[in-house]
This record gives sequence, C-alpha cells and structure tokens, in this order.
Amino acid sequence: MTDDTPARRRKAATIRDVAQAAGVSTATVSKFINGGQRFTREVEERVTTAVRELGYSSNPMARGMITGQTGNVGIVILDICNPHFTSLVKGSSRVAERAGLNLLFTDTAEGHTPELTMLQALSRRVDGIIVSARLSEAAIEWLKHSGLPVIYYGGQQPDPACYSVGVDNRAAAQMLGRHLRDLGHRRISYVGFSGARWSSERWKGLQDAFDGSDGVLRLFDVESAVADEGERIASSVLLCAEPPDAVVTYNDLVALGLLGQAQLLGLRVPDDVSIAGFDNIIYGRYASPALTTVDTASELTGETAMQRLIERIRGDAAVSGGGHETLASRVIARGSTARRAPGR
Amino acid sequence: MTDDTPARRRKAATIRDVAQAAGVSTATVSKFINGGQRFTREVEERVTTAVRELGYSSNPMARGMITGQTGNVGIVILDICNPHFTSLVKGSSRVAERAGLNLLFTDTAEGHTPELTMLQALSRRVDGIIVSARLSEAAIEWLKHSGLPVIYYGGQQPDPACYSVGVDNRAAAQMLGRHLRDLGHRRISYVGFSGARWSSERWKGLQDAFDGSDGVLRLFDVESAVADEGERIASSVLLCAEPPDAVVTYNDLVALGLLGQAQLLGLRVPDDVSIAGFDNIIYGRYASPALTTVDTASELTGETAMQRLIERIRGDAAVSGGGHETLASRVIARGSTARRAPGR
DNA sequence: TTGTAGGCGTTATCAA
DNA sequence: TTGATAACGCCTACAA
Repeated sequence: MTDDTPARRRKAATIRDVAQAAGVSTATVSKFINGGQRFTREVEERVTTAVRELGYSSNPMARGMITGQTGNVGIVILDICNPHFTSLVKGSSRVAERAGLNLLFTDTAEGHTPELTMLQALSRRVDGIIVSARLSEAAIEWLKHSGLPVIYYGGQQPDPACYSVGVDNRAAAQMLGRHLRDLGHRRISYVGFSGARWSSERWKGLQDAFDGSDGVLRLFDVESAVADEGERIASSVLLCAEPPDAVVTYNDLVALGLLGQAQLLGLRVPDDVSIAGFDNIIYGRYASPALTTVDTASELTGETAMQRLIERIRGDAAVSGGGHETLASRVIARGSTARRAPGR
Repeated sequence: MTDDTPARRRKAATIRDVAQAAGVSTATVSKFINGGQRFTREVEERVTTAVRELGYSSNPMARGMITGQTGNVGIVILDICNPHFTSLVKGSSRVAERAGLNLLFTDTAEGHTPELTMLQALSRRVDGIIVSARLSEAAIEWLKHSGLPVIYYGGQQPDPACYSVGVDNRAAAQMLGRHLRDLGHRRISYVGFSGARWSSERWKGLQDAFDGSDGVLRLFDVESAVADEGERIASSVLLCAEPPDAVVTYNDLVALGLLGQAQLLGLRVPDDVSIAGFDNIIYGRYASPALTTVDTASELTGETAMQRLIERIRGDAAVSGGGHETLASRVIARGSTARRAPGR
C-alpha cells in the first residue's frame, strides 16, 4: 500500500489565522507572542487558545526578514571524525541550544566547495560563526571585512581585533617536554603537522623544555593528522640510526597510529620508547599502554567560543575589542611514557 | 585599542541595488540569478557586472518566504561523541554539501529541551530531517502528522509509510554469533542496552546463531552505551560463578570499556575470554588486542539517509511509499576473539 | 490596550 | 526578452 499523494507538507497556520480565530489584529498576536506587553485577560485567553488550537508558531524566515536575525549560528569544523573537534562541537552545541539558537554545521575536510564560497553562502544564514584559526588567509580577510561576528578556535589570531579561544600551545608543549625531560629522556622526536599553524608552537614549546640541557630534538612531519599517518611514519621515526627515547606527536590520533605500529615493529612501549600526543581524546585511555597526552580543553573550547559568539551577537557592551582567551591545559601522564631505562 | 563601535554587520546589497546599478528591473535580475532564461548580451553583461561589483548574493530568508524552501536539512543525533554517529554525520554532511544544502545539527543527549519542542522548532527551519529511529513515540507521531520529509536511521520504523535506513541488526548479530560459535564458544554473555530498540534485535540474532546448539546465553544491560558503563559492568559479567567464554556488547564503546577492565581484572583477552562489539569504530583497531566488531555501515547510513531525504524533498516520483533500506553489515574479526582454549 | 498600514527582499504571474 | 506588481508572513511605528 502506497500513499495516494507524495506526502505534502501541510501549510502551517499564519499569524493572520490566529488573529482571525481570536478576533484580534495581527499586531496584537505578534506582541503577545513576542511578550513584553500586557493584555486584557479576555484577549490573552482568546489568543492563547487560538495559538494552541491552530498549533501556531511563527515563521522564522518571515521574522528574520524584519529583525535581521536568523536564529542560527554556524560552526565550521575541519574534520568531525577527529574526537577533538567532536567534543568541540558538543560543547558549542550545548551552549547554542541553551540560548535557543540552531547550529549550522559544516565539515570542510571534504573540500568540495572552496572555503570562501562556503563561507559566503553560510554567512547569509547565520547571525555569527565559529571557525578554525587554520582558515586560509583569504577566508579570514573576507570574514573580517564582512562584519559577521566570528570566533576563531584553536590558535590565536594575529589581528587583535579578532576573537579567538584556545590553549597556549607553546606552554602546553613545554609542560609535556618537561615531563619527558624529568623522566630522563634526552633524544626526543616530534612528529608535527605543518598543516596546522600551531604545530610549530608545540615544537617551540618542546624546545623550550630542553633548553640548556643536552637534549637532542628532531622534527618530522605528517601530511594529515590522522592515525594512518602515524602508522605510516612509524618506521622512519623509530628505526633510524639513533632512535629516540621519546616521541611526541601533533595529536593523539597520530600517536595512536604510531603506538600501534611501534608495537608491531617489535618495540616495547614505554620501555623502549615513550610516546605522547595532544588533545586527550578518550580513546587514548583504551590503547595499551594508555596514552600520555596533553588535555587541550576540547569541549570547553567549544563552549567558550559559543558563549563569546553569543555575547557578540547580542552586542553586549562589555565585550568589545577582540582578543584571545587562553584556556588551561594540562599534562595527563599515563602508561605510554615512563622513566628511561638505565641501560638504554 | 578597542573598536569605536561594536562591529556592526554591513547591510548587504539587495536585488534592487543590483537592478538599479544595471539599469534593469528586479524581475530581470531575479531571473538572471536563478538561471534558466536567456538574455540580451547587453543585459547579461550589465547584470553580471553589477552583481560582482556589489558582491550581491540573494537573501535566503526572503527567497525562502516565497519558495517555501529553507535550503536547510536537519539531523538529530543522540550523542555526537559516539564515533558511530560521528561517521553518520560525516556521510550526511558530504551529501548535503554536494546538493547545496546546509546541515542543521542537533545533539539530543543533553536533553535540556524536550524532544518534541526541539523538533517543532527545528521543523520550521528545514526542508526535511534525519532522525534516530530511537525517537520517542510521541515525537514520531508528531513528525508523521507534520508532513515534513523524514528519514529514520538505525532501526526500521514499524509504519510502512515511514522511510528508514540501517543494517539488519538481527542478521548482523547472527553472523557475529556464528563466528563465536565456530570458534568453539558455548557460554555467551550479551551486554545489551535496552535504551535502544534494536538491542533486542541483536540479542535475538545471537540466539538464532546458537539455536539447536548446547550454547548458553546470558543477558546483561547497561544504562547508557558508553565505555564507562562497559567498565562498570565488567566484574558482574566476567567474574560470576560460571564465567562466559565470550562477551558481545551492544556497541564498541561498551566493548572497549569492558576490554580494558577485563585486563585490569587479570583476565587475558582472548585467551580467557573473547570480546566483540558493534559499529566498527576506528578506535577498536587501536585497542590491544584489537577489537572484533560488526561493521554497521555508519558513514554509508548517513549518506544514504541524506540521499533519500533529498529525493523526498525534491519530490522525485520514483520514491513514494516509504520503506526500509537495509544496508549490508559484516563481521570484522580481530584479535579480541579467538578459538576457545581447549582446557578452558 | 489595541488596530492600521507599510515594508523587509525575493519570486512568480502576467502583460508588454 | 523584459518589466510591473502582487504576494510570502511577520514586526513595528504610529494612530486610535
């Protein structure tokens, strides 16, 4: 049995239907809906009834046309499958929901649409937007020029008029480096991801940590920050002439891949080599050994970014002038890092 | 240095501005923008220029008011932090982007807003919606009544007029059960999640697999399908009087938690007990031993659901009448399941 | 406290 | 091929 007609969307009741049913003007209904005014008990009751019976709710597009607000906020994510970004979305989503805003989600990893085109399309459908600080220069420039409220997540925007939220990557890496140094490690390899601006910050932080020591740091690079790449680069990093005591990777995904592959290559972690990443994704706990990492406040980043965005949209006076909000990070030491074996 | 004014959004050029600049009527510009008509070279050139110089793009809300289309599609996710759903979103997102549709994302796990209220608000902002088959009866009823194009993911909707997409959970579980049976396992425990309708399908599938054998199946239940719960229930499942040869869990997250805890309790996996889950989340590969699982076509589910939704929105004739689309699933055997030890 | 009327930016209809 | 004009549903002065 099939439908006689393709399910057609029933036309919703309009404010006029309500006005008529309640025997008042549309203006009265509008004011009633949007609150902030008092009415006769009589009118109030009739309107309430009419709204309920007709199941009325105002048309967001019609309202938007005149208020200039869409009721939506946008978020542009590099790769939703990275748990770091997943948590970020979770945090943003929660805050948006509380504020009664809808979240327009975009994943750019596919990159079918050029970044700029995508932003231009999105910008007409949202009141503000949260984007990665890794956006292209052209896109950032266009955003600035557009006047759309924007919050950047991840790194800090050089332009002081921009708002951004994230951890201090250099300081975070320095903490991790210090941890490794305290464990007696001297030969450190960093598997960076030059596609992210702040990978170099993390590299600098590591260097800071070993400043004035006899530590030897070496730099590698992956083409994308995923587990596969960690697997791919494992042998280059681990089986070289003078192998490292410890390896730090750009993020936990790369670390997970590296960790798995290291074991397949016959290395014992952490006895032969310590491994650590960034982001504190939950799955690091379920690797074996559990992965040492640096928490980069993923969910809090999302929450904070959304809060700042909403403030900007609402135009709260206190929050003018841009600036970077630094979130606290912390090292989470687990089984994948340990004191360097004496004989090693 | 602060801004003199709160960044004000510059008012975008309207179709009238373009018409004036090009010396034509707004109707002409509209037709030109929306294509599908031919113009004098002269007009075409003037309009093109005006559009470019003014950086014009049409106002989606104004357009939506008259076309009745929003250009948005909604997706309602139970918990974006579950990689299964993350992949689903990824698939949907890609297809939506290709079709030029924006994705309105909602995560219900927080549940601040009642399901029905959330759907009602969302329904006015989208042309169609993808939701979990785990939605409440009331919500499903309301959706049917609304006439909004809906695709359910996960389980099959009983109502044949509804569209749904997902794997055959019973058959999938039967395959996994068969795998375990072939490995010589006889005492099987299933850690289900009664919060999901299709957990019982999986339970039935397992029973099917051991039908007519001397297998003994036992049922447990978690309150939420996350790794923590897998950890929590581990001792109850594994340390009982007659411990199981193998444990199947509702999904990989629970399995991961259970796996980690099993090892902390001193059990060797898979020597002492085999463990398997559902969904084939990527992190199962990085557990140790790697997790045996059943692939539930997460990303394909998202893609397919979005394709069907778009067909429904566009009103393609061929796709009337509803129905369930079954996606193929497959067992992915890894290290966490192995032949039952002889002496066990 | 309530109503009237104008306009938001666009598309669709119909006439030129 | 092009243009005038009427909606679309709502909000907001302003008037009553």
